[in-house]
Amino acid sequence: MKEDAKNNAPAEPTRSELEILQVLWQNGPSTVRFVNDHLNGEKRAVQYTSTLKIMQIMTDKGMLARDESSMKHVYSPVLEEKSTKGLLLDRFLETTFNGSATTLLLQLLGNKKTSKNELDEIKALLNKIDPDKL
Amino acid sequence: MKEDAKNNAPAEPTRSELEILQVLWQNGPSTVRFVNDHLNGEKRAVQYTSTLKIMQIMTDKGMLARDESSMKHVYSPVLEEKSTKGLLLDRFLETTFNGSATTLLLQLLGNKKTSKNELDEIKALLNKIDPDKL
DNA sequence: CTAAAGGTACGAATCAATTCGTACGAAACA
DNA sequence: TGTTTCGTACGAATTGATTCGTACCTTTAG
Repeated sequence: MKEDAKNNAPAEPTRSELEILQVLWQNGPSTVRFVNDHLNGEKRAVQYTSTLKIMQIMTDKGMLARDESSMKHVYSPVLEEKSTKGLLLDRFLETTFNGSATTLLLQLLGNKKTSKNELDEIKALLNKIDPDKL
Repeated sequence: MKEDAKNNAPAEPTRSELEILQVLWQNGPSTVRFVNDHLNGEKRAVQYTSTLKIMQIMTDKGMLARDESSMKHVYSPVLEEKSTKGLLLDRFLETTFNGSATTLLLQLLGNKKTSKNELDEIKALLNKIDPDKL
């Protein structure tokens, strides 16, 4: 029962996997070389073969699709950015805030790390949205 | 450099650790027995010694404090619920939404799993808060 | 006093993620 | 044509979390 890639509910990407997914979402289907360079440039030092290995595993898991027609394989995410992040948010909401979006929001607003600009942005945004639905 | 419990920045609790912390935050300082019963009742089957072990490790990590004056040790969280969850939110925001609280909020609002009631609650909440600061 | 019940400590097995070396094939190029 | 560069595959070591059995001590009931 563990041999099948496209089995059940979508697996939750790990931190490393998420890093890779972000690159692919932002830049479209890419080679390992591209992803690895990007990670090294933007994030942290990592060996080429490490990135390769993780992307291969992600493919096994059904998380990435691989175009092998050329020697340089081209990888793309199977799931959309939105749905994946939605899943992650759901899980996080559940495990950390017991499913209460309100609590999360309060924490977000009270958080010093959230910049004032960000807060103002949120408030403005909410004010735009509110009238439509209330 | 790894022997010291109270070292650096607070460590991020794992899922299991978070489960335990939630029990302690909700119920105050507790014995392993209490926490374990609670987990088995509310969450999932887990052996007593497993819970014990994790709580011991958390103590080593400086995440829990232990009162050993009685035979039944009493554990309490070292960090407040608020600060811990704030940290977790920060990390999550960073790794998943590139630090953009706005993006997270949009995802939250667009999320089907977030109930209508919850949404209304949020909007009402925001409307209350907005005028004060804008 | 003795046995059962209930504690803690701790070592070991397992499991998943991660990291990276090594092997080896294809391609580019001098 | 050779050799160097770039690619994939794959095994193995490491690390951290988790799970749980076993040992052993303390308390309590009879």
